[in-house]
Amino acid sequence: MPIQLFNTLKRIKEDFVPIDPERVRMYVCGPTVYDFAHIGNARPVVAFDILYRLLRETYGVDHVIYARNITDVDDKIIARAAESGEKIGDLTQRTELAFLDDMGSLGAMVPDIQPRATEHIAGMVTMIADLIKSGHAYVAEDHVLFNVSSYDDYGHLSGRNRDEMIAGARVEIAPYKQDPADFVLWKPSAEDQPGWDSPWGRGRPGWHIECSAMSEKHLGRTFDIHGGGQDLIFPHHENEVAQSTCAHGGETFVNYWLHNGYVMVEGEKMSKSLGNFYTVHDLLDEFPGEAIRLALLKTHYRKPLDFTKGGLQNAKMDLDKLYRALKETPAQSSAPSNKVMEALKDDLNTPLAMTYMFELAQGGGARDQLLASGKLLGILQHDPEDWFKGKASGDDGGLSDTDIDDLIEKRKQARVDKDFALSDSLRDELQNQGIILEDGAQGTTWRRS
RNA sequence: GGCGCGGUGGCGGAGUGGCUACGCAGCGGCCUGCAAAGCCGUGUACACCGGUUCAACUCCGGUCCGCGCCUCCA
Repeated sequence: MPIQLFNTLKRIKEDFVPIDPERVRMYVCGPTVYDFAHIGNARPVVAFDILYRLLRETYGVDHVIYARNITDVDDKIIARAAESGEKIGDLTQRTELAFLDDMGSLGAMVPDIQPRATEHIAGMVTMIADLIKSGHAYVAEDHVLFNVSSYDDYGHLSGRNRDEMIAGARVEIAPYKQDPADFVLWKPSAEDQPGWDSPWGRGRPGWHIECSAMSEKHLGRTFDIHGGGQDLIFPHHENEVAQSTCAHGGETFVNYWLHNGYVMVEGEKMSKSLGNFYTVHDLLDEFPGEAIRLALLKTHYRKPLDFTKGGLQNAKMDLDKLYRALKETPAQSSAPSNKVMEALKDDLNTPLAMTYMFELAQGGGARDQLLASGKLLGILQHDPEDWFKGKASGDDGGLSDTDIDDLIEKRKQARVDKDFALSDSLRDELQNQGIILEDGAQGTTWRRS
């Protein structure tokens, strides 16, 4: 079966046919680096990580190029730095490192290219100049604005027409706009704001232009896949399409647009005012990154996801079950399960893929495919021993291994003496410390709960 | 108000016009000194109301509920 993907552009699932199978190219909107990534930021990272892995498996690891941008110039960054007094460069660098660190904990592979907006200003300026030259943009009061009415297909991606947009606008329209739907490509910077010299004075780019300039530079004028959160469809991606298409004389910008669904937390929508957003950084103190990853993958990427700590516990138990199977039957090197592959090829159906993972774990001869299939999903790559002892997630505080072994030894003697009261109290003591004992044929083993 | 997405058993969550996934929890059993883990068995759910059909959870229409976006806010 070919890979099928739901294309937002057409609102249908369709076969994925790359422009060049030797060079499959995808671009995903990355973070604005002013704060720790929350679970809503993590979802697209994990979802498109699955796609990246699937494409590499299908077309070969050297034939896929994955770019994810770092937005390091933005008004929120400016505002945050002003609040805290931290230098902008320090804030963005620190946040970017934290982001990579957190996403790494979630088992997300590092994209091939991670372009920073501030390192691509020249490309943006060139693109803006081209847009002005071709009549798709104009200068007004030190701003450069994109002229929406110059692009007939505006609104196609998000499925709206301009009348609707104007009717629904609830934001004050800047007086210098020729058309209320026009959006900013370049804006002036005050003395204390980051800015770059340009033909239109010292300023900084608008939000959307960076993705257009950076994708062009690294992936070309037309590429295969562009991904991001559903909330980016409008205006961000709509505007990207308009800019890039117009800057490229009408050439197609992207063939497949993919969008992941939104995230809720504990049954409520995530919002800063409710203070109910979980940062990945905080969650990692409580749960293994792999459990967070699985909690995200247990829901299909296009569906709404209610992220809960209960769900995380559950994901951890799922992993316990799979790791247990790996421990019992160490996997040989093998290809991923065909069923898991097929599930992923069907628009990244990770929940269905998990069903097959449990099937593989269910004894039988197919268990050796578990490890290779897990790799495709970005799970199960730790040593099972480390997983159960908490070493895979750095959660190995409290009792030391020797402490535990000593207590187990004591309990063993008690059991030989048939002093079950003592034996059970030792086990309870360990359990209170989060250590669960399992008496097997080969003696007693332990794991962290 | 406009556009879009979703509502499946106690929970999570796939899928299909007719043959009742899967995981967790629960219950019963085997095993165990007792547990834990494992194994076996067990649960006829698909928001509501109409319609189409021999047959709908699955198709169509409407209603209700939840959520996202509606331009400088990622």
